[in-house]
Amino acid sequence: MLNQSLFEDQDMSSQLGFFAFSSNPYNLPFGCSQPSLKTLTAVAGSLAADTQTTLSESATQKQKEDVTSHFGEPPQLRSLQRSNANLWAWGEVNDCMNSKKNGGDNYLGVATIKMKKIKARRKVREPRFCFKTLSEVDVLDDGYKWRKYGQKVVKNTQHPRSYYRCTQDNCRVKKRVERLAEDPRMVITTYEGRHIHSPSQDEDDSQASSQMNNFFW
DNA sequence: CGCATTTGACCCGCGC
DNA sequence: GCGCGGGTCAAATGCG
Repeated sequence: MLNQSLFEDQDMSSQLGFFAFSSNPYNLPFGCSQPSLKTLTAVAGSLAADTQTTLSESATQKQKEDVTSHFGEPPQLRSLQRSNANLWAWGEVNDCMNSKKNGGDNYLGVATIKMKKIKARRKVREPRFCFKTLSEVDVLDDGYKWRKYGQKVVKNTQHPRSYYRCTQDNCRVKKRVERLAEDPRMVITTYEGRHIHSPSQDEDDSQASSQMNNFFW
């Protein structure tokens, strides 16, 4: 059932695993009891870098060469971890949090504060896991409660990408949900960050679900 | 009425 | 420097 997985280990500051459940009849990478936990554990033992990006026709030759060099043949999955987006650095966060404008930055208007918050937020890289699942529904029940905060049409795809945030206070875990351009039956779910709490207790969590959640977070 | 979702605007990083 | 594309915000809207 687990027939594809792609990893790239370029930046230990962030982690991303890419799992493909292309024939998973149970849909749920977290909640289902059927996927082989051993297999998942083995796969997830690897570390990968940064953002998962769909390699579209518009991808640069360099990107395609990178993929080819890393995975031998051009991957059917056509997804990769783009390392050049890994410029997020704690140093930049510090720069944002401190005043980097010498003189004249004593005044912090609302807009300025907001800007700094946004920039600081964007600079922080959280561990990421990416799942590919065969599912008719976009949002997979992983035991946590999510609030949608955005939707975006991604270039070269006919399906919009949805952005969700964990509804738990102080939990900054986010996830992106999109459908594979090449196969709309496939749902790609990317989790970013780690939950600081247990899954919602009012969900019907199976034992496997708990195991999976403990394993990932 | 409160909470979740939608959606257009905005910001930032990156490539050219 | 500029334009593009991805990610986020927040007001408007929907829904129970």
